[in-house]
Amino acid sequence: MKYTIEDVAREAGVSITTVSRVINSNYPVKKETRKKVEAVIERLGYQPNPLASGLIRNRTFCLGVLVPGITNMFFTEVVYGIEKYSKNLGYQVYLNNSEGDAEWERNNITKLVGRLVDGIIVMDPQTENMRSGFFEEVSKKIPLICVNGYNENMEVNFVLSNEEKGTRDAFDYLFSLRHKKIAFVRGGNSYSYDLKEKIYREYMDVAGMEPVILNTQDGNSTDVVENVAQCISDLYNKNNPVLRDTTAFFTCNDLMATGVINGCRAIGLDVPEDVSVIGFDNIILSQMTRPKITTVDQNMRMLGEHAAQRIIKLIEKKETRCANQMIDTKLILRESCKSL
Amino acid sequence: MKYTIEDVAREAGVSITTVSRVINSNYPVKKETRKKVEAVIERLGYQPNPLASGLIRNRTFCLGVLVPGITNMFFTEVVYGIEKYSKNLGYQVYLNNSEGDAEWERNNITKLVGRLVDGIIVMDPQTENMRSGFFEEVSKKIPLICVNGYNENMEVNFVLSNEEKGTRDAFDYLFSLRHKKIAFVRGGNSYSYDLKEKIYREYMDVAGMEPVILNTQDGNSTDVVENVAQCISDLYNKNNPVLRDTTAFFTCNDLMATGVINGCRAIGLDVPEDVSVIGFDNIILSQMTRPKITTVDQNMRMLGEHAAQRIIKLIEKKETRCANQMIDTKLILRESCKSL
DNA sequence: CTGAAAGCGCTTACAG
DNA sequence: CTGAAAGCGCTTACAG
Repeated sequence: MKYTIEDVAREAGVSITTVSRVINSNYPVKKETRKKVEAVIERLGYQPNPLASGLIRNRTFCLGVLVPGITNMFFTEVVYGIEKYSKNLGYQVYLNNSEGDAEWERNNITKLVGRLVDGIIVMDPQTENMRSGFFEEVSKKIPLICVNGYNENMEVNFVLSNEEKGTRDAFDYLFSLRHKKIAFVRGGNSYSYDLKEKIYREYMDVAGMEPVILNTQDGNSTDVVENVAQCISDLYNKNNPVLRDTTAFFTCNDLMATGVINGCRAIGLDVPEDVSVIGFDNIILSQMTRPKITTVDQNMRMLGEHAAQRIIKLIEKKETRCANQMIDTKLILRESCKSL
Repeated sequence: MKYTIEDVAREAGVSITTVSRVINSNYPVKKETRKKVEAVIERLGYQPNPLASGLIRNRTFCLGVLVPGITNMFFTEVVYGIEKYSKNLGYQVYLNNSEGDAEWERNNITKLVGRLVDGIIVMDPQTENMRSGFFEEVSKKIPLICVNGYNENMEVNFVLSNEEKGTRDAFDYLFSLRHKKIAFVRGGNSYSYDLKEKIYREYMDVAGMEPVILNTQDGNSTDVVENVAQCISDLYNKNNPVLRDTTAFFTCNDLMATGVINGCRAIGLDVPEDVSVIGFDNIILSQMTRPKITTVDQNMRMLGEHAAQRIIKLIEKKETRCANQMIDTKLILRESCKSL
């Protein structure tokens, strides 16, 4: 910027110390003096240099946000919540995309720390980095929050949506529609896939059914839609006996649900007439497919807002206690499931 | 961060000047000295404080990016391209969301300038701010690029996709399918809507048809899907004579196309059997609807990459010449259009 | 309530 | 090839 604090001080006939006090209102300043200084600031359009103040205060009013895939609507919605909340409190966000790669995730975070952001929010942290203690290491230097990737042994702050309850709601619903032969569709390494699978196995166990699990590796990119569709139609075409009995699919996210619907369509199966599909997340896409997808709403924006609120608390109150926060999920009934 | 340049200098037994030279390799340093210093940097895990160097150099290696709606897949894809390109060159991005509000857009940009980002990319700039000369003002202080919002009288850098050609391709295609009674669906204030409407009117003129224009204000949010659907079914239900003749819709983006499809479906019209729909953008959604949407690909990622490349050139070469850059569009044939 | 001075962690002429 | 010193624009004890 053009003007410095010195210009303002000169114009106002005071010391730079006083100007600083007017700007930050952290010390008493006589009313008239304040007025005078404020007038000059206004007239000059002076903006304090954040680098200079940041250098001294060790404060940048910046938040680092990491997502594993920016084109995925799920994360976009969460980021929306984060941005909305933090903007009002004067924070700006650095958005970084790890593309679901553990090394990139580490690199990005290290850079963010180097840039002296005030805090970091990591969405869907890579399991590898959780296990290695990387996040705990970072947490010692700087406030950090993991969103949707819980590990109870970690000394890290978590903000989570209640995926367990959401998953149970989904299975209870499928069972209430008399479905028992349910296939499970998941992606690669992630806490939330593992959690859902655990619950699925539990339900299958109780029902005395054999689990049928499809694992598509790349779960966070929109490519997954195509992959799952392909996989489904391949399996049916091969006359896979297990799948042929399947009356319903539980998918770990709505992208996968869309894939299942497309795959079924490709081989002439109608959803929900021939087979039911239930998704997870409630991204905007789930309302636009045909049929519209019955799914579990993760309340992404609220998830983002909570994460932002939390990290700012950590930053400002120096609240260092590690704790978890849980956001409720909600079953959304639409068109992709039907009673047997 | 823990260590400073002084720690490194002490450990290595050299001056901080030398350490600085090793880090920036902008002056000759004896090989052995360099090795020694590098070893210490490595051992300490030293990272230079970017605030301190930024303060002196007036350089932050940060890019500000403004979008009118982060949940819109179109912008997400462009941001992906920007991020991908700029990350490799050592720049990080500040993402800001103006929510399509002109005042927010100005506020955000002012803040970004105050934060001393090295350059700013504004996507779909608000017409109001283009007219008022705001962008030209900012351009004098800092490199700035407007993506998809051209105004030939402005002394500003533009990166654009060739929406004109894309629009003509779409209409040519519809005409080749014998459609003439085409309705046009657009959003509020935006250069690209205006451009497309102009071309639409031209085609209608040549064909001797009366233009039929639906204007849904909020064109950049996913809400537009619902709004357009509602609008369509309302119009048909009111037996609007003009719309009843319509055999095809040209929509300014894929969200609107989805809205038209949903609206038609609600009133029992089949796409493409009863009516054809052509979209614009080729967002991921257009492949997931049923029918899949025939649309004009804007090559969003490339758009983003070009914008990033351009802004970095402006920053690094101090290339101040104002110029426009055009990205090709491409007609994507899918399922939502049918010959009469 | 106000100011002079030290200092945040770096870079860059200047001198050798 | 290397170092001492000034300075980037601010904040914060310290002194009054």
